[in-house]
Amino acid sequence: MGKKRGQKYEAIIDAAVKVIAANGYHHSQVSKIAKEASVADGTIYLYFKNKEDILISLFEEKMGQFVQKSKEKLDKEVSIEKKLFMLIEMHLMQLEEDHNLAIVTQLELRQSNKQLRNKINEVLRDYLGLIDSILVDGVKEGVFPASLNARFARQVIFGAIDEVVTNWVMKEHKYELVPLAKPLHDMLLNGLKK
Amino acid sequence: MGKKRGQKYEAIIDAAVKVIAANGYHHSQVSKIAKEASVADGTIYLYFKNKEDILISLFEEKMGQFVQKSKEKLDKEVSIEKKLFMLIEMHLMQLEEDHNLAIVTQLELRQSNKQLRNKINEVLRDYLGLIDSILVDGVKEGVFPASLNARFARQVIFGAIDEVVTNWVMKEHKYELVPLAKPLHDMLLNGLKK
Amino acid sequence: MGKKRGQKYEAIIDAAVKVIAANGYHHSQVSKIAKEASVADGTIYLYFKNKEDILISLFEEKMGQFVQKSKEKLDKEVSIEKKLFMLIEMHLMQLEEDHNLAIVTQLELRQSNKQLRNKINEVLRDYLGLIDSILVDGVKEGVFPASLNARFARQVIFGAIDEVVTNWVMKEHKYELVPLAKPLHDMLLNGLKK
Amino acid sequence: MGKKRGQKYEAIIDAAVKVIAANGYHHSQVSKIAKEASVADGTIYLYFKNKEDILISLFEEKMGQFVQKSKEKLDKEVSIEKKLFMLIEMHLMQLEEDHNLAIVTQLELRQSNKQLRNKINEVLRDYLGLIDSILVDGVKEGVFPASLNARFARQVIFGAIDEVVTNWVMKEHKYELVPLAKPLHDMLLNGLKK
DNA sequence: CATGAATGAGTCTTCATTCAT
DNA sequence: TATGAATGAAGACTCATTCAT
Repeated sequence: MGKKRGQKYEAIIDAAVKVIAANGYHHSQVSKIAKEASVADGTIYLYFKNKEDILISLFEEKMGQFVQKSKEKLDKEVSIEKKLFMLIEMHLMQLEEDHNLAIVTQLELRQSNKQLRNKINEVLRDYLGLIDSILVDGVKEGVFPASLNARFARQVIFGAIDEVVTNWVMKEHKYELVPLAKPLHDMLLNGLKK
Repeated sequence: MGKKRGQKYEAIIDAAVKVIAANGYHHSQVSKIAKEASVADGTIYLYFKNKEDILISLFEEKMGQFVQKSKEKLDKEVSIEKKLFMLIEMHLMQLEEDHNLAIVTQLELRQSNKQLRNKINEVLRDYLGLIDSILVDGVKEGVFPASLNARFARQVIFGAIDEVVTNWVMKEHKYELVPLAKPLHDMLLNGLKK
Repeated sequence: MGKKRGQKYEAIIDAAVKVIAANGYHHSQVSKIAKEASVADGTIYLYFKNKEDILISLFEEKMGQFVQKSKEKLDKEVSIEKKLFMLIEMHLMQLEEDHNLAIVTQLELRQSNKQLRNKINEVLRDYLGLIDSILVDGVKEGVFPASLNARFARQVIFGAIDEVVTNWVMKEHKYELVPLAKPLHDMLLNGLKK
Repeated sequence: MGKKRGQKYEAIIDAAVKVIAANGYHHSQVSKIAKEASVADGTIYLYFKNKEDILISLFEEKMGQFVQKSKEKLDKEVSIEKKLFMLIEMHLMQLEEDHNLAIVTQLELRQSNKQLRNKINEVLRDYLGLIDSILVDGVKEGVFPASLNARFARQVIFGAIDEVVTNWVMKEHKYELVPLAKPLHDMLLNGLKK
């Protein structure tokens, strides 16, 4: 497996996002993904160990970009409050920009066995670390109380954002997502402060 | 289908929870559930339309009890703040009481197709309505600002609680869940109040 | 697996012999065997663990009968010489009676991996034991010299008979096999006696 | 196809023997043989028509040398008895010298379809002719009775030697093979004479 | 001559569901 | 109601072979 890189690799990942978003993971046969990517079935296996590996790689690839972009944005901000806002907005923005990806991350990717779920959590760790760092810095700077349990607060933040996105996906993207960044930020910041 | 009622009906539901928690959704064959319930494979189909129907019924049954118990508790409280606390605590308590059920609701039940997921959301609506009513009453009583978007706030609340429970399940119930009710309540109430 | 017994079990074994003899092991798809046996593909797996297990079971079943019949015949003889003749004749006779089985045992069954081959040798052990007992008795009775290495002699005997049968199969049963019992017996007995 | 000759041709044959002996025929993919031979997969097809052709060529090549060497040895002998002994000893010796080749000829090469088996028999014909000539000469010289059926006797001889070698391979070469030449010779010569 | 990325036909096995008893 | 033997559709994966470079 010459994994990672190569336009075929990218093509298969993109095809997978499209096919899985449209049909759901369990109705996304490897042959369907191959067809969408305009490669032979067997070619898939030159780039991925098995079907599950497509899913993992997809998540790694997309989540990597996701975290990268978020980081870049955050680095330009100094205020903790704005950093938190930026994080929320970027989260909503990036998923709103790619409806298919949103469907896959919010719905289809959860349809997985314990093993895959652990893999996903591993990948997710980077992003959660990003939230943590904001919280820790916030405590240092006195924006959040010293008593704040960062790990716990991070769960609340992530859970809230995630649920808002999931609802948006479930409602079939009927409304705009990014404008929800402000009320989300208000509520979370308020909840954390004092 | 003589659906609903009959001890075999209950036995199959309980067997399903046990088997799915132990083996994961995709390794929980109908025959395995039948064996655990001490009935023949075919008997399953006298009580359930198909395999998916077991899942839906399981969720209806357990969620029905869940909501019922929560309602009863909440009715005994008058203060909005305490109602919200009660809701959170009951949520955590009931899932902590039944580890298998927690695994099924937090992890395995999400491994489903769009159709089943819609069914689940239908069932969930009752519970979300419970949260809504607290929020609406809170606005009326002036505990929450009139500007509060109940639907949105409910997503934040549910998302936060849900994520906390999911984390607990993923960490294999290594710590106690109910004590997290207080910090959760503090944070959420704070976030809502303003 | 309710293995062993049941007319379906027998039907599948017999179908397998027929299909494998006609098409060769590697072109005998499970579905082809199922069709020949007039059962569904899945039914095969109620009686056999996997495709290879059909082959093993086939050999166990047929070889069991083969050895059983040979034993019964041998028990009726007292003279060592005649016992050896009976063994050879029965060997040739039983395979001549069932051309398909002969093809399978002489050709197709050898197309197997080390693991299966060991299984086959296990099954074969009974038959080789039969040869051994004749040789040991022969030494006791003074028909064969005390210096006779039974294990070695058995290999020579089995190898000779086996090769004669294989040649007959390769020549597509163009001539009669049983008449070869006498010259085979002459040669082997002569070779052993000294 | 520039078949026959070229060091790559030899390298591929030798790689095939090694790989097949180590992994068994069915786990010896063309790519594995190519790797072992340090050539590209496609290069195989410059020297061999297809995978099966590797096997046939392997057998032709090795068997050719085998027969050649045996012939040379036999030509130095005049006595029929010694010729038979030489043949047996050379057979055992050459296979004992190359364990991998022995595995391939005794076990893996039998895992083939009818077509390939016929090809192999064709190649084998030369060797069987060698045995025949000893028998025919033996009859002429009066060492064997005029009634001897050479074709039949050859099967017995070949079957006996072959089985002895196969047993040795199956027992994973735990004992020495060449010393069995004498008892084999004794037994076979005795059986033929009279 | 040599390469090796790409192809795609081919098949074993699982398991939800049925139905004769 | 209850049984469980039987069904058969469906799909991931392998690997011999090709061909553009």
